[in-house]
Amino acid sequence: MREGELLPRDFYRRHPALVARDLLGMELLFAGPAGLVGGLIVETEAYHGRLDAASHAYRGRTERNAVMFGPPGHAYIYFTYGMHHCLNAVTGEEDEAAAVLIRSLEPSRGRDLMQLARGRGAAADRSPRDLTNGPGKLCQALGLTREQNGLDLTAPPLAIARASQPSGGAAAPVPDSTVVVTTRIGITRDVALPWRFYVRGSPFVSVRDRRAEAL
DNA sequence: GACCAGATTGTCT
DNA sequence: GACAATCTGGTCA
Repeated sequence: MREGELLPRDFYRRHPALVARDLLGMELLFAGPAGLVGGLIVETEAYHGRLDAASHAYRGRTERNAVMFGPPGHAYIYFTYGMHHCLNAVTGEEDEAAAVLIRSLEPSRGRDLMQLARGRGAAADRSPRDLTNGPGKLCQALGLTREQNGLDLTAPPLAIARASQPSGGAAAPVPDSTVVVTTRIGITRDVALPWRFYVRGSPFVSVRDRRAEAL
């Protein structure tokens, strides 16, 4: 993890929709107990704190969502549906309680470790795209739990960096023409807001929206 | 491919 | 007591 490439705190100190869009193509890295794992971010969703009925922070601060009310650039990891964890990056100004849910990754580091973490079960032949194409799946693959809740994303062991090309240089940002903007998934309030972003054509996206892609 | 039911427990009302 | 920013495995086409 080369620290010079890590995204600075000011990157996160913006509207969650802007951060969500700009996180596409960035590399999420976690130096866990088993080794370094990570992937390129290909799908995100923005949640705008107290202004957004779909946000965990809509009804104010609780023990669970406390990290959202802290400074930007930290990881908010919560447990849901009795079995899944989800990873967010806190954005905006402190106390704004905005966040970006990381929904899908394209595995880039430690594929074997992620394969192990995801387990086999009936899917002994689990394809690479099944490893991290969903918020619960990517947390399981990376080994993220509430233990990592609150970690600073601008420094190891859990961080987001500008992706580098295999040759070593910085990868080009994802152009607007390659970004699909659509509505969020799995929520029941404020469902119409166009705050989900994903990389057009990526097989690692959890759910495609053909109608939005046609626009 | 689309759709559906069931799993399972922390959190909040 | 209800619900949840989900996933899996099943059915049917």
